[in-house]
Amino acid sequence: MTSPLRLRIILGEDDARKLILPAGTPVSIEDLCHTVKTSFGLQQDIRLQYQDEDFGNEFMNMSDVSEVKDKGTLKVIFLQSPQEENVRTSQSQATESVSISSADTDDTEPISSSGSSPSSRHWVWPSVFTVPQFSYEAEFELEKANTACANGGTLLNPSPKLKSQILERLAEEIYKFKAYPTDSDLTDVAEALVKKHPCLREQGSFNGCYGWKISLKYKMANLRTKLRGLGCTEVTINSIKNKSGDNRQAAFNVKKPKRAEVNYCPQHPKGQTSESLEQERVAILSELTKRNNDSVVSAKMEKTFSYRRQEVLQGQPMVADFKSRWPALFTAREASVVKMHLDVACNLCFVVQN
DNA sequence: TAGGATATTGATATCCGACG
DNA sequence: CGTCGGATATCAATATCCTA
Repeated sequence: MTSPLRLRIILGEDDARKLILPAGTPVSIEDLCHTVKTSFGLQQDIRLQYQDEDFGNEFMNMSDVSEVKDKGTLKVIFLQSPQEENVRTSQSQATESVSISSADTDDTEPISSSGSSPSSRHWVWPSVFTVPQFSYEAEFELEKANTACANGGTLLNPSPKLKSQILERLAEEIYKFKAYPTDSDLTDVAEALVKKHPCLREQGSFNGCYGWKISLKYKMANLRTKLRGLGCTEVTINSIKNKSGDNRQAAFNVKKPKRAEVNYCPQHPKGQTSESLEQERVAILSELTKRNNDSVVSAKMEKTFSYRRQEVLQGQPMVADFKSRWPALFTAREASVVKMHLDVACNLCFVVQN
């Protein structure tokens, strides 16, 4: 009765993943959606489509769990636009759900699970890390070694080139979720790697992949260094040069997103710089004096979101200063926006308390 | 709350392949 | 042959987390 269900889940173009439901058919569609979301770390709400035999296996909206078949394929449809998703700090932190009318959608990044924009994150760390496809060359070599491994039990000692390719691709995948993965995150990845490619298992390592974890750690640290050099805000915020006065120590107060926090430290919108956004901030001050001008103010507030975030993360401003710089944030109409800046508020409270 | 384990950045060492 | 650059690895100094 409860034989496990094996499903193919299509998350996007060129991105299909395997999902195993040990308990068999889920109790409800909601239950299944929830499982899919947590398994693959999807932050957005989704619905599912199944392949209907009556219509040449076209994808149709699911209406009943009986449509889920072992070895069936389900397609994930994301419900919210990425713009709306961007604006929320996180679902777990927001105490009330806040609906935002998205202003201009000019620079909306298409949400595709395979090619996400480097400036924003839509995913939380998945409960099961999916090892990505490597280059054709690397996959070929691994497949050959996996076969040899299955037959004779011989492990592969990867060439520096292969190892580098593997680390590079894994780091890219990890970075989609986190710039600062924890030790256990990296253990997840290393374990997933040697599970998918048994030839990469390490002899003499207590869990068979300790070395991979260490290498991934180095890789991520070096990746951050590289991105820091390129001016990626999320990591430059933690560079020594950006630390003030007495805090000039590497490991002091490393800023990273809180649990499940999305869009923690976004890059500025395309074509915008700190200088141009500072001008926008000044413009907001004068726009505020006009009547019936809410939509203009809201649009400019949304546009300057990244700038405000950096101000808070970098400077820990005094609440009075911040309020005088961004009065629109404290008006009744923008009260909901304050919720979206929840950790802004937390930081400010912290400053006030001290 | 003390202290050991582990994490951070940034500088640097080591290795290796590409290139002239 | 030398040297340049990229990738991986190591180090120092320090902060923070975890456990007892």
